[in-house]
Amino acid sequence: MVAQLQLQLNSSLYLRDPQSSDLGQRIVNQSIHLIDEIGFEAFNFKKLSIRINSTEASIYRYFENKHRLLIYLIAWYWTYLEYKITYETHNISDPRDKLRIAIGFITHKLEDDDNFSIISESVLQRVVILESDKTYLTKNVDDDNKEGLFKGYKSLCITIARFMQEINPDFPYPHSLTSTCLEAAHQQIFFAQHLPALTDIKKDDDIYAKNLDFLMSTIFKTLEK
Amino acid sequence: MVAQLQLQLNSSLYLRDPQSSDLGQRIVNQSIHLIDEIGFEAFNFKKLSIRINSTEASIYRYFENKHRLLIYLIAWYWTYLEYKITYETHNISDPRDKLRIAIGFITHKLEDDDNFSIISESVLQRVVILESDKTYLTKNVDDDNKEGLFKGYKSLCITIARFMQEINPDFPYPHSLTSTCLEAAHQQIFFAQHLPALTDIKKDDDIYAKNLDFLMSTIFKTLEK
DNA sequence: TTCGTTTGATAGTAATACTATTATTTTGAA
DNA sequence: TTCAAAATAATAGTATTACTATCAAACGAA
Repeated sequence: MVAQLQLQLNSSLYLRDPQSSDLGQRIVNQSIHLIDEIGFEAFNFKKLSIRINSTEASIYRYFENKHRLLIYLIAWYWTYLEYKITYETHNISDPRDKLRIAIGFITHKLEDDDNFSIISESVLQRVVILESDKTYLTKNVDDDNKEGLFKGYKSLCITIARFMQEINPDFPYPHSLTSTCLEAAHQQIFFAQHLPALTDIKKDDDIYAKNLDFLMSTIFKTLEK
Repeated sequence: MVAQLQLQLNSSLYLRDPQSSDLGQRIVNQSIHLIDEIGFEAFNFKKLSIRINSTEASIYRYFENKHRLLIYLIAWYWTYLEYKITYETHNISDPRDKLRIAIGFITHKLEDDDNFSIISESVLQRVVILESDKTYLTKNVDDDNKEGLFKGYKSLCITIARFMQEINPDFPYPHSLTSTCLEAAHQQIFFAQHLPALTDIKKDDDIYAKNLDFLMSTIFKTLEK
């Protein structure tokens, strides 16, 4: 029995903490797979309940609705990424190295990590690529933001922007550049797979390596004085 | 009676051409306003039919479903933008000037243009900012793409990428940089208004001017040899 | 053993995303 | 001007969705 690291997520993200019970873990775990398979629009609690041998009503005790569940999953991902980046840059002093490590994680294809084994990171990453923007592109964004639902994303953005500020304190757009590249990191993978006219990363390439190269050069050139 | 320029859109975008009838024009026109007011998720053909004093069934004769209608509206926007950019760069020879003009249009806040008065461009631009990504972030993206529904966006991207290639033929990522910045142009406005931690553009600024400055400097620095 | 909590089973409702049918109005071509 | 075709309106209906409510069963700790 190996100790599992549990990410501490904002309690507004759920009605009951899904990490605290077997049913909750099945909800989170299987929702990732189901959304990955059929997409968020076709996904609903009825289908999920059948998949986990439970009922709609039981799922509703954990999450207000499917949109909240999606926000939870995406928040988990950003919190996980920030944990990894913070951990790996912890004892690095050169801010350029820290930024390189961060960009590496942002563009890296995830493999399943047994220390966090409740969640399949590799599948979750596919869900993030297709669905993450839908968490905030709503008329409800201001209320959701007030509740702290986007804390994970904002915190990651601020962390990386800080690396940029260390490299060039005069650069006026560290947060804008970071959010732009966080979004681009997913968009470019999606475009390479589905809308190749929108990218120079070709399907036959190692798309993750190319993406890293694109973002690395864009960021470091833009940061130059 | 002033001649109105009509944009020619891919006929896969609709069942009947909404530009060809009064009802069709009311559908397009009022759907923009309704989506702007209540958001795409809450928007439906029932509500729209009430607003235009028609019926659901009539609207279904123009568009297969609300997702297709959204794709139509967004395609109109990209086609309109490309028309403007192509027109304004037509007799310019310096590719840097052409690129500057293009970035200017991408980041410019639209005002209603009487030559295209069927559609309220200023309202449509708000819809684009909030809803455009939803057109392709679906499991159906490959089929929709095969039908040519994203031709407008791709064409605009290719046009701007060509300016970049003229400036620096060795730059390996003109399409990636263009799509990244097309997306960022809207994201940064949205973040400034709703998620300020993700941007350096502040609400009190002239957010459109700041956005222009951010993208202009990012693009030209990244293009440098 | 019992009390409280969690889950399951079942039922029900308003709204959504359509489809189908028929009636009425508009139109434009002979 | 007429008249047939096309477009629109009116109405109804269906399966699914996104919930809410109620009650019973199981389960676990004191």
